[in-house]
Amino acid sequence: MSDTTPEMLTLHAAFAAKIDAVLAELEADGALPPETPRHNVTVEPPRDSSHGDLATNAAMVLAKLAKTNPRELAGKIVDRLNADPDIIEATIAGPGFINLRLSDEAWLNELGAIAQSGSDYGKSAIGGGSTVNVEYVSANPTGPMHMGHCRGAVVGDALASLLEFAGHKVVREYYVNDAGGQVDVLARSAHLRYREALGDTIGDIPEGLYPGDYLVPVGEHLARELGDRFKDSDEADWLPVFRAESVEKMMDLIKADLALLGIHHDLFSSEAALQAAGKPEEAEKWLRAHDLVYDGVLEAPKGKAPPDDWEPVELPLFRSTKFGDDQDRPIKKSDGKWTYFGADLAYHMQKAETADALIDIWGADHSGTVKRIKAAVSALAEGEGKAIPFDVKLVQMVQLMRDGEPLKMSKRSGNFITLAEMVEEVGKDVVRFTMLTRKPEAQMEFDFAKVVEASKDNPVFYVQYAHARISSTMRKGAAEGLEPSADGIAQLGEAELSLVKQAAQFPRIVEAAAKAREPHRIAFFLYDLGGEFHSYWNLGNDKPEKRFIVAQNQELSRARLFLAAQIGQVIRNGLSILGVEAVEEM
RNA sequence: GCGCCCGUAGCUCAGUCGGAUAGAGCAUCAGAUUCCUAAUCUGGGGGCCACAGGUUCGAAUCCUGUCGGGCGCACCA
Repeated sequence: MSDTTPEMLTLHAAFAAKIDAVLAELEADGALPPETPRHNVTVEPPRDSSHGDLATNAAMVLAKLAKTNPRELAGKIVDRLNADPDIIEATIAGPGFINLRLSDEAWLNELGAIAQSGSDYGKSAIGGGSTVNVEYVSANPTGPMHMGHCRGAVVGDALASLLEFAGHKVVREYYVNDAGGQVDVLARSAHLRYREALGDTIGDIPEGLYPGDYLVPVGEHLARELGDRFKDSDEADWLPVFRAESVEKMMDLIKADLALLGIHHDLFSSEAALQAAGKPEEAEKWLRAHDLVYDGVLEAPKGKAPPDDWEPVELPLFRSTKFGDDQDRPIKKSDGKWTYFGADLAYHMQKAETADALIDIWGADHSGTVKRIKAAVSALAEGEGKAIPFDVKLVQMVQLMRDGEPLKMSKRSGNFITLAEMVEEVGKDVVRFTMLTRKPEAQMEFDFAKVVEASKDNPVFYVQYAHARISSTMRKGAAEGLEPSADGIAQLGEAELSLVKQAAQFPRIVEAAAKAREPHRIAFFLYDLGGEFHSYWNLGNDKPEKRFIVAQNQELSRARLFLAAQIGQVIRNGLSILGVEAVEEM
């Protein structure tokens, strides 16, 4: 490859550009109409590698526009591609696929690109510097994180990193629901613990309050801070103080839990502060002016018996039925306070003010509320002259297992597993990687016994072990005075080449994953790359001449070490997106 | 009853904007191996992509319907 410009294109980008250039030539010749749309044209490795290194469907997609049949158009494209020295062969196959076989040199040069870019290899500019706000976790500040929060936390965090890697600015945001009724419950529970700390006997925790031990230190803290002046006073006196104090303590707890998973948000937004600033009123005013909020009576729930205390009341309702929802949704409660939804739509407007796109990561148990919030946001955003892309990604439930048996969890019985316990038992990397080796919209099982197995059945172990093997090889090379070098790279053969080809997919995978907003694709890529590496490594079991360091040939050893170093780099880059450590040894 | 998600090998799961003969690991079967390049290796068998229609050069992928599983369904959050 003759490409030695500083802004080195990755291999796939370079060849996609070559094909694009050919299409431009055909436009100039009149074989294609001017400004032929290219969005359907793909350039990707064929499923079957015997077909070649890259394949494009350009001829099939564009044949109609060219007023010809796919194979004939393919012929014109192939003729031009065959003139390129980096393309050994361009052939037409099947209905009109164009298969390209690239020179070994073109592939091997990608190793140089990896070395040159280092930890930047695979980064993309498709984000164009636009700001994406990713809101994830947003667990209620009423207790420690438990397992149910885990998947959304990991997926949201990896997605944020992925988008950064793909050229977006990212804001990682946590919405603190510190304004609702459950915070009163928290405050009352904390008050009980406060009295306990001051020597009162509290007995069993009354029904409806939080029984967890985690409130004991909060009560002790409050007793130290406040003395006994709220011990016997009216609830109205102490409630605001206890709310604020206990929410703060719960957020400390939650942040510590998240840190165990390597998760750190940029921004914590308070619902109470939002309301104090009058944001929901602003939103309501605009919605009423556009007849999207009206005072009406809620319908009784359909399809099941209404609750005992059901009674029709008039409330301000958002016209979400206009957007496909089952019924209109209240933005205020009968006590005059904002509903969660009423505050949430104002909150999304607030986020939209500083971002170009919004993403929410929610648990599947909130699926019923997606329509109303999407409707409200698009109505409000357009009203303010700023339509904003808004995605709600639902993360499905995780079924916890131990040795193939489902673990029953219920808050009522107190039998639930906290995030901290889980991380302590299996480790951060295992939790993160396992949560990411499944597409988020499918339910998954998490078996405590299986995920810690140190064997090839376990994807986390498999990928980390590949990196550890590379590290140990590099150490061994260094001990023998062998520095990695690209000089002898031409000596690398078929087996090494297929490893390079796998690693060279990374930039493509990053872009595809970022566009689809699916971080799990990175995890699967790493698993495949690790597999490719291990099978290459295994060649050395029987054939010492296939090992990275071969006594007889220093130049080959140095070239193979160069290869190993670049594979290690790609694994590190991928793992960094997932927030999983690339270990040096195991 | 309604809404959202899922259904791919015996099991757990991938499957690129619709692309060529649908993949991986486990399990199974047949070989190899006791080796610090250690926490196995090589190869084989195994599929009505839940089912039925539709869209088109082409469908696991898109549309409609049916069945099965999960989640949710008054002012909670």
